Amino acid sequence: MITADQLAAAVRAALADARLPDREPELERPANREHGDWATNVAMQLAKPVGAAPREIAQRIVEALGTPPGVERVEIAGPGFVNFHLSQGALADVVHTVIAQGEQYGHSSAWAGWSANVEFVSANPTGPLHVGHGRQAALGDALAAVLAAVGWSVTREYYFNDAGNQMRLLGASVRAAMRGEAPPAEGYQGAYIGELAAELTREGFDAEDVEGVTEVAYQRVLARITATLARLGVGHDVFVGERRLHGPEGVPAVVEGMRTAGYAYDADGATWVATSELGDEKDRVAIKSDGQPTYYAADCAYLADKLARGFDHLVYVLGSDHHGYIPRLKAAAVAQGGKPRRVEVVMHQFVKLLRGGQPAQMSTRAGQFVTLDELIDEVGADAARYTFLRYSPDVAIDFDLDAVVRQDKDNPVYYVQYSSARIAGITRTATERGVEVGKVGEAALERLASEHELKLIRRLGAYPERVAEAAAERAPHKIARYAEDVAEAFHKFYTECRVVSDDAELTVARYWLCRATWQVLAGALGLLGVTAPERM
RNA sequence: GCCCGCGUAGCUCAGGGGAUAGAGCGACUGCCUCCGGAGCAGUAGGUCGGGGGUUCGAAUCCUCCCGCGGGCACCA
Repeated sequence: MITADQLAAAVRAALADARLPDREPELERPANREHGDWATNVAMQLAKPVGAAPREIAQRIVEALGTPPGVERVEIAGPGFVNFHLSQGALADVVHTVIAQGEQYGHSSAWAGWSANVEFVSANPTGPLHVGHGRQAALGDALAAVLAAVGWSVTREYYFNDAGNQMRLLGASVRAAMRGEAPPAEGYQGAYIGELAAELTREGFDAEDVEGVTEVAYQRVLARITATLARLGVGHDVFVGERRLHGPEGVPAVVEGMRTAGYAYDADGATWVATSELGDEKDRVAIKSDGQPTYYAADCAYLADKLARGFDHLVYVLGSDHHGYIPRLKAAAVAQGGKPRRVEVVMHQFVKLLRGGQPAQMSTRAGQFVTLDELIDEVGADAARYTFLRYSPDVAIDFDLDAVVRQDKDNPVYYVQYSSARIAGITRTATERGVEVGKVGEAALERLASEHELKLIRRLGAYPERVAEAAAERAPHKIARYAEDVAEAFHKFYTECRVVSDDAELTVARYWLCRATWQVLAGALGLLGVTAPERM
């Protein structure tokens, strides 16, 4: 399979042969198929330095270039583009490559040897996950998968608060419910509090044992959270509770370390970190004047903990409400001798939850929210995940519950999944009719020559670069959009080209094209954590 | 006030220096002797929020303005 890199190298060599200035040529996929499979704009970029018309330069490049292997023809078009049309043989080879590489197709080892810690969700165990958490769960998990696909060694991590005020409030809220009292000020009051209280009472817990109640309560809530995540297909490799950061090796040592490095100082009875010297708006308190560490201190200790575990890269998936946290997080890394670039924040906007066009509240404390479990109950895990992942992290998703429920079959996820089910149907038909498919290497793939077949093959051939792009840009939604493109090309192919026919040779060739399509769809959906069903 | 994100078809959103700006939904018109019609083909629908600027070329980059969302703790 000819790659963009190979074409770029050929063009670069042509530049030298034509005695033109050296330059790394940009290869792009033209939007219009008539403009070929790849195009480069080097001629236009060289027009000024060379002092010649773009098309004239293009002519010199093309003459020096000849016809590279796998390319059918090279042409000059428009203002000076050099367009490459791949040969049919090179395209047919895509099918072979996909089948041969199987699940590995599209993956690469570009980042092999690099390790990344991807922290996401990290909701404190004070209540059930709501819809907003669902987006982060899907995004973090898919991002981890996409990074792994290009070679990263990825650890999915969840950080939670198992100490401090929120735990106290949770315990106090459950205790109050056990005693039939109103929840404390600022306490939690969702239905789950009552359920938890009833559960603990039934199991014989003593409401007066505040510590015991708190401990069990948070563990039960956390268990419920992980169960919800599991329904979405999300599983973390490592869970870190804040408590473990407060040992002597934790916050105190880290704060002292920063002091030694000259980034921590005492003032007004508190200990501060000089984050303003490291890009933050102002300095932050680490140890309060009452001697208690702040949440930021724990964050610093946690960061130290991650660094000590040897990760090359620390990815924090955070909601946009945490964007102010980015500078102090990077500052913490530098204050501990790390590089700010090792800390990367992937920020996402929130899910605007609507019900019948009306905004729905999502306050954990007030207890009036739509839980992630309820959402999954209504639309299913696949549709929920796909809907979260279809959009750029930068846009706020308008998630109208009524609409999504009603959307049902119109949800794009079904469009993609339907193509998977159709392929499975074709496979079943082929088997039932006793088609001898043999091996892909023996198939007459050159028979795949119609417009729709070639379009589908071109889409399949673009998968590796789309995966690389999604990983580099931390943009899993590009995989979803790509899957929709493949599904579209497949549906059109399906409509125009009958697979199982009297033409045995063509049947086999198309069969393998279908299998290759399924492989790519399953791979793309797999990265998103969505199933590629055989029936639906 | 300062910081971040967004503003593209009626709605929800892709595209984020290149060649006629795309998809789904919604509207309208067609397509089931044949592997799954959750599909396909077609029609209608756009000052890419607005003004300046950079460039051979701007929806894309810079800048100012307008609008929407979020954030600016010795809270967690």
